[in-house]
Amino acid sequence: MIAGIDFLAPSADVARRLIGVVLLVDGVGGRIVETEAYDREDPASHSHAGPSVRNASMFGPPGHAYVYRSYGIHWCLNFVCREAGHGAGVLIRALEPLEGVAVMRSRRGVDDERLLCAGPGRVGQALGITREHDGLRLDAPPFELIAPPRRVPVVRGPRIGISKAVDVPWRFGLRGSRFVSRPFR
DNA sequence: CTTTCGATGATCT
DNA sequence: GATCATCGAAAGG
Repeated sequence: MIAGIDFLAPSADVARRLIGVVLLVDGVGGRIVETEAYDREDPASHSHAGPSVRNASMFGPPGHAYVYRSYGIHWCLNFVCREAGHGAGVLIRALEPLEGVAVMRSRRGVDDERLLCAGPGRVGQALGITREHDGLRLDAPPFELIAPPRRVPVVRGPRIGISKAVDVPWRFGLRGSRFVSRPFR
């Protein structure tokens, strides 16, 4: 259990429960307001075709990070779920900035707080995520996860930016948050 | 508000 | 050679 979440659970359960959790990397970050679940049996998942060099962390132990390079430009952060070897994870898609806002502004080169962490590539840039973070455990520095004090209202819908399994409703968000990458319907 | 397109590099066929 | 769990700028309504 990390921040009250059992990472052995199916990725959709973990994705839903991560909404409202505060994520910090070296003390910088905010509240998770948008996630997406991926699984081995899921054609849209990096793990679908089995283990490879890139997705090795996804087949590692749960409660660790899986970091990949997106479109040759961005670093995207995932949390590994299920038992080691299964190949499931949750993509962190957006945060509500809380800690180290000035640092995130400077890393992003953007003023608008709303655009600091609204999207997986932006989250990676704002938190300073790189290949170095791939495979690291989430319950030790530089990572810190803090459970929300109360239950939080969650909305769900289809995932973004994929071409397979486009109707699977495995995108989760904090209801009413203005910090999501795109509105929920 | 919407759509389109280029950047950029690892991965896979 | 094609595809990509993206972003930002540009152009059009």
